[in-house]
Amino acid sequence: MERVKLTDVARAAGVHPGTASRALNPTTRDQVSRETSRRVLLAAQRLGYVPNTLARGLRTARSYVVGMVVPDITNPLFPPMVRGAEQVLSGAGYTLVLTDTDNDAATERRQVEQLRARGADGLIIATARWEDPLLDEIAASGTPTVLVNRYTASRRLPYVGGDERTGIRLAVDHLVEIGHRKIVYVAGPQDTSTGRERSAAFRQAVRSHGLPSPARLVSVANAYTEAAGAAATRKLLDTTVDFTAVMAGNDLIALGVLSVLGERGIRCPEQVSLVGFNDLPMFDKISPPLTTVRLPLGAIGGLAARTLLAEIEGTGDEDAVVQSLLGVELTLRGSTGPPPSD
Amino acid sequence: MERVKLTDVARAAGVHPGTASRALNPTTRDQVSRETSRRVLLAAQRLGYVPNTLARGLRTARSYVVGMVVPDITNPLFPPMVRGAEQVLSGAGYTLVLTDTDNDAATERRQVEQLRARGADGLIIATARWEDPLLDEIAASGTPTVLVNRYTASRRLPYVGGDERTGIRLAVDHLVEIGHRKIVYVAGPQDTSTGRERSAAFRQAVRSHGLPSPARLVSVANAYTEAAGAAATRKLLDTTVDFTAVMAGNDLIALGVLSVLGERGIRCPEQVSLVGFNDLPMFDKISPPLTTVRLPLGAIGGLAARTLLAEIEGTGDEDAVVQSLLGVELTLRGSTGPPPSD
DNA sequence: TTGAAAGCGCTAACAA
DNA sequence: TTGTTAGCGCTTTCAA
Repeated sequence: MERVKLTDVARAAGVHPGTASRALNPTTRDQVSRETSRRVLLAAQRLGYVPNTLARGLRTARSYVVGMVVPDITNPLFPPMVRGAEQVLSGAGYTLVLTDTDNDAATERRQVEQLRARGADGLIIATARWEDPLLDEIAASGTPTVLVNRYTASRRLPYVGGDERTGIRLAVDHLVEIGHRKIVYVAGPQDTSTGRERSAAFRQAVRSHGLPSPARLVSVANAYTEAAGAAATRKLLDTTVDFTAVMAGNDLIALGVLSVLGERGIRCPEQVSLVGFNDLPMFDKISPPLTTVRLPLGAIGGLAARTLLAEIEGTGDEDAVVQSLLGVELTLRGSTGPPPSD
Repeated sequence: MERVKLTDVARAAGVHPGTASRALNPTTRDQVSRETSRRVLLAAQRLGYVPNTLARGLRTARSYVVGMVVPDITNPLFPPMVRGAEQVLSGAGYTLVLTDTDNDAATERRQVEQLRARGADGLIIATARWEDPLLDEIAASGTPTVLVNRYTASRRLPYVGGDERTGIRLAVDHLVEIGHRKIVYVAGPQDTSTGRERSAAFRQAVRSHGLPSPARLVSVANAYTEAAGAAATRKLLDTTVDFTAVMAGNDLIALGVLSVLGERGIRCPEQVSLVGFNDLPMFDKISPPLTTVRLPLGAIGGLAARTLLAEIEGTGDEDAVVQSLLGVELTLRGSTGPPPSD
C-alpha cells in the first residue's frame, strides 16, 4: 500500500523528477513541451499520484492552510460563516482548519500556536474581545489575519462583518413607525465590539427620533445568552420604567426577554413589542415569531476568506481594505406590533 | 520576522540539533542528560521556539491531521459532534480539518483526496450513504477511518453512533403507555442507515406491543427536512387513516408534521401526539415543545475520535471495535399527551 | 549521552 | 526544453 510519489511518476513517464514537477504544476507547465507534459500527466493519472502537500509546503514555505478560530461552533451564528469561508478557500486550493476555543483565552492561545506550528498561511478569527492582547500580538507578528464578527479596540487587523449600526437603526425606525415612543434596550456584553457598536447605534437611533433619553432605558446583559438576557430584563422591570418595546442585543437575549415577559404576565406583542438581532435558525418558529435583524453570515465568511487570500497572495503594494461591512435587513415577524392604544 | 528553528535552539543551548530534538521530544527525552535537556528546554522557551509540524510530518510520515467530513455544518446535528471530536483530538496533539461537502458526492470525493494529499492520519466521516462506493474505496485503501452518525450497508468501516433502536422503542413505549394504539410513522430517507434503522425499529416496537400492523401506517419522507416531512404527512392524511400519534423520523420531519397538522386544523397534542428524534436546539421553544429522543452528540464525536486514535496509534494486534452505540434518552415535552377520550 | 549524517518528497535555481 | 543539484526543518540510525 505504498504511496505513489513524484519519482514514480517521473520514472513511469521516462523523465526527470524536476521535469515531472514542472509538468504537474499549472504555473510551470509552460516550461515543458506539450508532448512531455502529456506523458507526465497521463502517468500521474494512471498511477493515481496524489502530491504530498507537506513536502511541497516545506519546500515552498507555504502550507495552503488557513486557520479559523471560533468561540463555539455550537453557536448557530458560526456554522454559516465557516461554510462561507470554507467554500471560498477550498475553491482556491486551501484547506480550512477549524478550531473551537470553547470561549477560553488560554485554549485560544494554544490553538493559534498550533496553527502557526502548521505554518498556516493565514488566520480568520471570530473570537475578538474589545481588548485582546493575543490579537495585537498576531497583528505584530505579521501573519495575514482577518477578523470576522467582532473587532478589537486597537483595530489593528482588518475586519469583515455586518452593518450593525444600520441594523439597529432599521429596527428602531420600524418600532417608531408603528407608534412606539418608549423603547428600551437590553444590551449585550460591552467587552465585544458588537455589544458596544449596537448600544451606541441604539442611543443614536433613539436620539435621532427625538425619543426620551435612553440613559435609564438600557440594561446590559453580561453575556449573549438567554439567562443573561433574562437577568438584565428583570433588573429593567424592577426599576419599573414603563415602555412599549424592547430592542434586544441579539436573539438569545431576546429569548430571555420573552421568558421574563411571560413570567410577569406581559403579552408580546400586544403589550410589549420585541426585536432581536441575528435571525438565528428556528426563531421564526417560536411564539411569537421573532422580528429580528438578519446578517448575511455566509457572505461574511466568504468575504473574510477572499480578503485573507488577497492579503496572502497579494502583491502587497495595493492599498489594503481595513474594514468591510455587508448589508443587513430587518425581518418582520409576529413579535412586533403597534403599542397598546390606551 | 524570521521563525526560530531547531538549529537556533541547538546553537543557543550549545548542543547538536539532534540532541536538541531528543530533548524537546517527550518520548526521546530520556536519551538525554537532565542537565542538557534542561538547557535545551530553556533555550526553546526563551527563543519562543515553535516546531515546524510540516517538517516533522515529512520525516515521520505522520501529519497529526485528522479530517472530518460532514454534509452540512449548518445542520445543528453536526456542530456538537465536531466539537466533541475536536476536543479529544487537540488534546492528543492532533489537528482537525473540517470539510463540508454541501451534500454533494463529487465535492466529497475531491475533499477526501485533498485530505489524503495532506497525509491525514485518519478520517471521521459523517456523510455515509447506505450504498457508498467512496467509503468502500477508503476502507480498501487502509486509511484509518471511523464513521459517525450513519454507516454503510457493507459495514466495512467502524461506526460510532447513538442507540437509535432503543430511542424509537422508548418513544413508542411512551406513547403506548399514555394510551395510544394507533401510531403512524413518518420515516426519513431510506438511503441512510438512520432512516432504515429507525423504520425497522418502529415496526418492531409496534409489533411487540401487539398494535395494528404498520404497513399502511408508514409514510417515507425523501429527505430530513421540514418540507419533505410535510409532504409525507400530507400523503398520509390524504389516505385518511385514523391515528392518534405520529412518530417522526427526526425533528425537522416533525416540524413538517406539525405544520400540516396546523393546516388541517388538527391540534397537537390534544388530538394528535407527536414525537421527534435528535432533540435539536430550540425545539423546546416551539409550540408545542417537542417530545423527542436525545442523542449524546458530543460524546459520539468524542468517542469517534478516540476510536480513530486507537486505530491510528494502536499496535494493531488488539481486536478492533467495529461498532459503538451510545445510550439515548427520551425527552418528554408538550407535544405528547393522552389520546382524545371519545 | 552526544555528534554526525542521511533523508522524508518536493521545488527552484542553475546548468546544459 | 530538460537534467542536475541543493535544501526546506526535522528525526533517527549509526558511530563515537
